[in-house]
Amino acid sequence: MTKEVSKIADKISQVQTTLAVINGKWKLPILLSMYSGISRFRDLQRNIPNITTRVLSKELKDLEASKLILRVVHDTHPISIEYKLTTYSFTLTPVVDEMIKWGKQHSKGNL
Amino acid sequence: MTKEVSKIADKISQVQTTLAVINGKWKLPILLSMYSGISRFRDLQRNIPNITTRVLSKELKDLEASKLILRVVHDTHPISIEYKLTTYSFTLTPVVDEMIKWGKQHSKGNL
DNA sequence: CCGAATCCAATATGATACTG
DNA sequence: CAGTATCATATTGGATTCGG
Repeated sequence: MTKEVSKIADKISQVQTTLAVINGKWKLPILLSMYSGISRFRDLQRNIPNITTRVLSKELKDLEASKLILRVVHDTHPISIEYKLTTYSFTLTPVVDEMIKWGKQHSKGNL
Repeated sequence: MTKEVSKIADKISQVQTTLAVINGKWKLPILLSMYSGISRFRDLQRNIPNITTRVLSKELKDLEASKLILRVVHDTHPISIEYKLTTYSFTLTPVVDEMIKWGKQHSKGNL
């Protein structure tokens, strides 16, 4: 066998890498809203229950720093700003989908 | 079409359910260590880089409250304590596996 | 409308020491 | 070995206000 399972330490490091990117309550909900086509600040805020402007603002910056979204300024009157998903952001969909599945099962009277 | 995609609000709620269970830097690393067969406090602490006793203790309690692990007291001399995975905990492996995959790709010079 | 700025509370994480 | 206690810092989340 040349192919072997990853060492546990590697796996831990890899999940922690992922956790560091999708960290917190809000980044995945924001990405989900954006996957559904929403691209503007106020629309995101209306779409995501209980998120405040401060948190949304900070999280959008984090997502931009992680190269998952792009902030595009349109020179209209007044200026409008669009948040766009990068192609890279779509590599996260398998993770998100599994989390949706699990959340659905979990809330469905298990335990 | 009777079959339709989940509404976005449902998806958000479901990921948030999942996030609430696996939240923080440590719960998945702990589960990973336990998946690999480690079951005792000191062994977990040695196996998970940089975790402190305080954090490990708290996280184990959280995991127990979430029914992902069980705390078993063996009446030996001295008393030994074993943390066991529940069958329920294994429903999380698809999520964890996707996160490992993504973390591996992400750290591998993407962007 | 799109946020930034400010202030504050709550939680998470960390370092260290100590107990049974 | 298996934690608890204490203290400190960092990060997150929330409320409100303000400016372009």
